[in-house]
Amino acid sequence: MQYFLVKSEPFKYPWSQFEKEKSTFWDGVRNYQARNTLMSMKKGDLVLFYHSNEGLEIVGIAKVQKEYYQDPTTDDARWCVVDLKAYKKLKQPIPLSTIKKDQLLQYMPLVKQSRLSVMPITEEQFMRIIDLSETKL
DNA sequence: GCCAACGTTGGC
DNA sequence: GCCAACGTTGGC
Repeated sequence: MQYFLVKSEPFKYPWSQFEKEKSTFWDGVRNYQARNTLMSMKKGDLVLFYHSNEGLEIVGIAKVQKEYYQDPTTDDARWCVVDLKAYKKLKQPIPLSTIKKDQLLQYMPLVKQSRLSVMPITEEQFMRIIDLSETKL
């Protein structure tokens, strides 16, 4: 089992819409590092859903439903998407300010690599967030 | 609006 | 292959 974090601007695609649609293909990744991370996702892996720009907090958990395939929004063979399905909303969202203060979480790429929209995180980091959010998996 | 932290482009 | 200049994201 691997763990990841993806960012979305609520303006474009908020968690509430994701929950309503139940699942979505995660498109728009145009960065090699993020693309490579997408390609390493396996079915069943858990993915944290972060709201950037507005909200600035981790709001929910998604599950990888389908592994990577050609991005249907472009003919460019370099880019791909994965299917994510909404798994669980966090009982308490985890704000960036908390992440920055936390001994474990401050080392997530989220904090320093602002341009990265898809990133791997460790099991310890994932579990810490679940813990802090008082959510049951 | 500013700045940090990248990624990208292109000249050499 | 190096590096300067520029572009982008996103927090503040």
